[in-house]
Amino acid sequence: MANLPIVQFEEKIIKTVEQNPVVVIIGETGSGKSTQLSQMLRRSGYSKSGIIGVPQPRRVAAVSVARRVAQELGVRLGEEVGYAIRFEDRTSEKTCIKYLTDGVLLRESLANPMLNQYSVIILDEAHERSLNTDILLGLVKHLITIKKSNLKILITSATLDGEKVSKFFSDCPVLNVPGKLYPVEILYSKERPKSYHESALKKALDIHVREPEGDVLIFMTGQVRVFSPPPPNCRRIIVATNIAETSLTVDGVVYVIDSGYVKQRQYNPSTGMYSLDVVQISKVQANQRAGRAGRTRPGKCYRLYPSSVYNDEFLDVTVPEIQRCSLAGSVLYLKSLDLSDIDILKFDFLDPPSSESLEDALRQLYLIDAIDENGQITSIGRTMAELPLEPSLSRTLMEANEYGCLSQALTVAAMLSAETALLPGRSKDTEKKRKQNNLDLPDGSGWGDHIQLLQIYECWHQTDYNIDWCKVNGLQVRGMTFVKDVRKQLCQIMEKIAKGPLDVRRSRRWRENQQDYYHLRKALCVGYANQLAERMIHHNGYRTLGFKAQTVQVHPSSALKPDEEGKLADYILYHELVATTRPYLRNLCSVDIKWATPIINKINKVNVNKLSGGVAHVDDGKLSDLPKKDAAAGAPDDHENRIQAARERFLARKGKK
DNA sequence: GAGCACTGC
Repeated sequence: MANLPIVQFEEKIIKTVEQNPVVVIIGETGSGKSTQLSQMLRRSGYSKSGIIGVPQPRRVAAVSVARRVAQELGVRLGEEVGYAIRFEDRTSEKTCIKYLTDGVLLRESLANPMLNQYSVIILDEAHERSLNTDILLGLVKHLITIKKSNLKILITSATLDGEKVSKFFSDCPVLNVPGKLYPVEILYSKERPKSYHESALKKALDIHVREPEGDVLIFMTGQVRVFSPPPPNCRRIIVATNIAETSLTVDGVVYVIDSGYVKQRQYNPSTGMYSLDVVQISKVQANQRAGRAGRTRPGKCYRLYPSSVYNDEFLDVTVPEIQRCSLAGSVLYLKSLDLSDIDILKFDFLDPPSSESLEDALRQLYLIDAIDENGQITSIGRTMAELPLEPSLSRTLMEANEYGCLSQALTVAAMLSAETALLPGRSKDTEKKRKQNNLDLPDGSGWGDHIQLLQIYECWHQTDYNIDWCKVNGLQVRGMTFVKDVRKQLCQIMEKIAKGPLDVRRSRRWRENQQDYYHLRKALCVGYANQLAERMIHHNGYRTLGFKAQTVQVHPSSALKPDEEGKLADYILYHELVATTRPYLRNLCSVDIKWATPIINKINKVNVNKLSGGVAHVDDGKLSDLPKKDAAAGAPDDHENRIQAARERFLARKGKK
């Protein structure tokens, strides 16, 4: 502990914190900021007026750092020093230093938007720019500007642009703390390689033949088997994705080979489509990767690209997550905080998302009744915000509670929350195995994937949550256990917040309708109002309804089944639209046209300008004289309305057949 | 008939 560079700066740090509400601390890996800052502030008495909270982007970090600090202070974990992550709260009344995931802190702030229980918040690893960290940055700035509070904010980061954050927090001071990294020599390639796989392999063999001992870490974009594992007492060569940038540290790495690319998931707010693209990394990421070579002794980083690419093509910093994902959940969260006069479109983010992305979020929230036409949060929206789910699913739960099928909806929501963790990794072997055993698993009875997921969980339930059953059926035990935990948590939250009686047991109504899952599918339809699609007339392709219409295909893995004539359902809802080789709908459920029609009408009337919920815009003055209905509809085109009406009549007839 | 990086409430 005494060896940690940050300890020498204690006096300066404390003095700066005393004089300023916000302080930025830049410290490289090994500076000890994660473990030492909280202890310094405690020594200076900051824990007397509240808890010192240290949000982390990852669960493992929250747990391991808390453990370390408890050890250093010689106290039992969970007493003076504790941690809180989802499903696990190891804190007590004694706790004065609390490590937690930033998601947990956001949940806490719902109950206490002023964060009164905290005297200090140390936002750790801010350079990673996770969605939740960015929301917290905006939130604490808001708290500090609206309120003369004693809350102290520290923002710590390895390579974050200190000046930018300082500017964001009205020129707050920036302290630099040296790290404990050994020097890393950077070596560039002369030109871009034709094949990154070949080039990485060649470089690795080069190192192996010419360089002294030390393991090699190669950053690639996916799980590619480059070579078979070496015999013992040999140099280890590790091929990793960006998981090794943050979550995973491998001891003994002296050489890093950097492809310069990363696979990144991105969201397009105008189409509602996700895609997984291979993109160039940023300078920050490149340096983070290089740093992995200098943890134990001086190392070398081989970049498989020329220095001109690094200098001219790489972005300085990674595009923050807030600019790459759907914001419906985050916007609902901000709305639910009731921070006065917040116009979401003008909310002060460190890096604001596009107005297109915010408008997309507002539209989604409006279509599922979470906000009204003026952008005000509704009572439904308030309840939804309490649930740790994406808005489509929290809305579904609320609707399901009305229909008496909450138990089923809880299961579907929990299964979808864990979906990727359910099936084990893709290899030909497991694929074969699953195909053989899949016969035993339910198939959704033709209604689609949501229903199939429900049926699978119910089967597991009937085995009394038997672990072997999961294995036999090719389901990951960890994934299914996670589903069970999530379901329980959702159930508890619903019990706490839902108005009126809660239907978690199987009511009579549920039994009557279990054959066609009528109520469940209807509830899902309400929740997924923005993600409906109609089948095209002559084939089984679909056209999306909530967004700019797009032609899409059902993903081949779907459980949705065609009827006797080979046709798929006329109307479906989809959980996700992903572009891989083509645009695919993943996880779908057939819906009744009767449920879809009012939603489609609503979609056509959205006026996104009003939804932003800020102070009335100048233009709105003219509209205020008009009847409310017209104002909400904007300036509807009569011609279009008539076409729409005709279409609806046609669809209604079609639905009756 | 596809194919998926990483987190998190």
